[in-house]
Amino acid sequence: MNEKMTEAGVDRRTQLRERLIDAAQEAIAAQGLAGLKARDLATAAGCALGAIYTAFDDLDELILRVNARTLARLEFALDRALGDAEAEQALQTMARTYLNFARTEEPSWRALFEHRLPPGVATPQWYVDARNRLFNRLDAPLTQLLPGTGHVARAAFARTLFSAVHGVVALGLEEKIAETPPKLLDEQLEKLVRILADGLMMESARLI
Amino acid sequence: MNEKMTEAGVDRRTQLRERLIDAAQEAIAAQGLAGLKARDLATAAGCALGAIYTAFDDLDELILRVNARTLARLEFALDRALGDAEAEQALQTMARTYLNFARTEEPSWRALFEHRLPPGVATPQWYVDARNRLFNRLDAPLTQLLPGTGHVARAAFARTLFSAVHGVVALGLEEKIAETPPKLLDEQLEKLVRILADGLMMESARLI
DNA sequence: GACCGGTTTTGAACATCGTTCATTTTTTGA
DNA sequence: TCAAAAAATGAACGATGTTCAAAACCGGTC
Repeated sequence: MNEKMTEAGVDRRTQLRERLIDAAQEAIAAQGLAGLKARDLATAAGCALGAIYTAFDDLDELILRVNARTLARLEFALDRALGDAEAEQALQTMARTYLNFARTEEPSWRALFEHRLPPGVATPQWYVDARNRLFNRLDAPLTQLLPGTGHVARAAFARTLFSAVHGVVALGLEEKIAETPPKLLDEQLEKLVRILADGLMMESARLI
Repeated sequence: MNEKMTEAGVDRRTQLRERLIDAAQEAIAAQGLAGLKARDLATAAGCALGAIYTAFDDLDELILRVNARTLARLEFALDRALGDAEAEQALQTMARTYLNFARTEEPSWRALFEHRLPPGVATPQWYVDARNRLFNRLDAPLTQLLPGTGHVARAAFARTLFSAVHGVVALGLEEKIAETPPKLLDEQLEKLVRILADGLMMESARLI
């Protein structure tokens, strides 16, 4: 990517970046990561093929940009659904909202986890931060369910809880020949969270 | 793929298939799905580029064959580690073995979940069966922990449990900039399974 | 053992992909 | 107004998976 730039050029470049991210977002939302083609992108954004590489290093960077937007939408959905419920209810709502988001935006959501950077290339910090913000959403309910534990331990387990729910959603939506019926998946996810909440209560009872 | 074949041809074809699967397995084990290249494969198996397509429809079919072998190794690892422990211990051992397998064979294991067939193409039945055999491993311990429940409900929840553990392992091994430290991942997985086992006990206590 | 029909194998050719870079076009500033 | 700097362009490059006309091979027959 070029470094120097005149003043007017900054605006034009920013606009081009915007249009490219928009077009990429549309492509990924419709057909997933595999549907993102450089030439289609240039056509959709109304620029030349080579112009993509004046705005971004490569398609990987563009994908990360789209993924960051998807994460932002997911955060928004979680916050809106949450209100200020009780601890287990909050966990149930978040799990349910996560499943819902994955269902309604499946290709975009899947792109969050399918995409791999080339080996040796580090994920940019701004993307890591955006990802971590997700786990923080779990901190409040966990504080209720595990009053004694410190901040670090809680953060670690928040990630674990998220991963467990993600695993159920990810494999549940995988449509190998016989997809899990939607209703069954709903029930299973609720059951998992209920059992986790129960187990967490026992865990904290043990400490007293 | 061709249909008819003389008697001697069957053998030669089978041998070619074997050599190709071996070569593909090696490539995937070393460099993951992205490291599987048709031309390298032909060289490694000592055949012409086109010969690959006389043995398999396309690379997708070949990948499924390799994945089936990986599943078989995973099953073997689980069975060997299991012995006949108590219910929670059995779950702990299986989770631990799964994490271990993912660690020692990460590219092959990752290929199991990364690979996607082209849209509209159904997964062959033999592969679906191989996958489902995995979940059955959880049936025995679950029977101990949830004595009252029927076979279908147990099978469904076995899949859910597996998915939860898989989620923790998969995201835990993802090495975005700061990978989860191995020891922390060990602890978190054990904690998750302990909490699940506790929660399951409460679940079954409620039914009495 | 020379010939022929059918099988099987071959790898050059094709279509498509991300990426580059010499060239052209546009913008800038004196 | 015009030369120098910046930006945009798209043909060309090097990979990729897949195909298919041609070559090589095989088994039976005279």
